Amino acid sequence: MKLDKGLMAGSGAMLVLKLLESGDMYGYQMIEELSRRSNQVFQMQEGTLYPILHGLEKDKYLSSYQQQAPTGRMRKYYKLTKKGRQLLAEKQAEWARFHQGVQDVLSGGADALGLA
Amino acid sequence: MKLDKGLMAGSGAMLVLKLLESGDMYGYQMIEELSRRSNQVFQMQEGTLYPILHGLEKDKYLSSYQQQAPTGRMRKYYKLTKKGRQLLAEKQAEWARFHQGVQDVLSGGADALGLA
DNA sequence: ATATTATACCTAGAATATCAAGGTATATTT
DNA sequence: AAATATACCTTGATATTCTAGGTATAATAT
Repeated sequence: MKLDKGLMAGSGAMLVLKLLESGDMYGYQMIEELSRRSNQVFQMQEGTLYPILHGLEKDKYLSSYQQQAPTGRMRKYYKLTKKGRQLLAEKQAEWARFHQGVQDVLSGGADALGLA
Repeated sequence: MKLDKGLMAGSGAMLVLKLLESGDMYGYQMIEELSRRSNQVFQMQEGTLYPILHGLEKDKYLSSYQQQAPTGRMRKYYKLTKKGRQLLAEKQAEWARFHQGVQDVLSGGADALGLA
C-alpha cells in the first residue's frame, strides 16, 4: 500500500472478501478494483494479495474456478462461499469496534463529551 | 488487544502519542488510560507497549524522566517532544486516509452513491 | 519482425508489529 | 506470611505485508 505497511495489516482479508461480495473476481482485477473503490488509497501488491487468496481458499472462505477471458487468456476467478460471507460479517463487525475505539481515543476519550 | 492482532498493527504508536498529548504518563498508566478512553476496546499488552515507548524515545519523539509516586515507588514518565507532536499529526492524517479508504470499500466503492 | 509493455499468475525472503510468557522488584492487601 | 496489584523489562513465536524476483501470454510500439 502507499500507506504505512502496518496500518493495512489485518484489513487485507476483509477488503478482499468485501470485493467478492459484489461478484466473482480474479486476482489482478481485485487489485484494480480495490484501488478504484478506495480512490487510489489502496494499491495492494500481488505479493500481498495472492497469499491472502490462497489462505482464504484453503480455509473454505473462497472457492475458485478457471475461466477464459475474451482475449483467450485463462483467469482464476474467486467466489465467496457461505462461510466466507460469515467471515466478512465478523470482520466488518470487528472493524467497526476497532474503528470506534480509535475514534474515541483520537477524540480525547470516550467520555470527552460528557458521556462518562 | 482483544481484537484481532493484525488490526492493531500500525496504530499502536499513534495511540500512545495521542495519550501523551494530554499530559505526561508512565507506561502502566497508559495501558489503563487507553482502555478507559476506548471503552475497554484496547487492552494493550506490556510486551507491545514498552517496545513502542523505547522506540519512540530512541528516535526522539518522546523524552522520559523518573518521578517518585506518592506510594514511594519510582515511575518512568514519558513526555511528548515537538518532534513527537509532529509525528502524531502525520499519523492522524494517515489514519484518516486509511479509514476513509476502508469506509469507501465497505460502502461498496467511493462512487457507490453516484460520485463517479 | 521485434521489442516492449500490460496482463495474469505465483513464491521466497526480509521487515515489522503484536502477543504470550516469562522475569524482577516494590507496595498493598488479606 | 502469602497473595495480589503495581511497575518495569525482554525473548521468542506468530502474523502480515512488501520487495523482488520468476513464468507466461496478449497487445502495442518500433
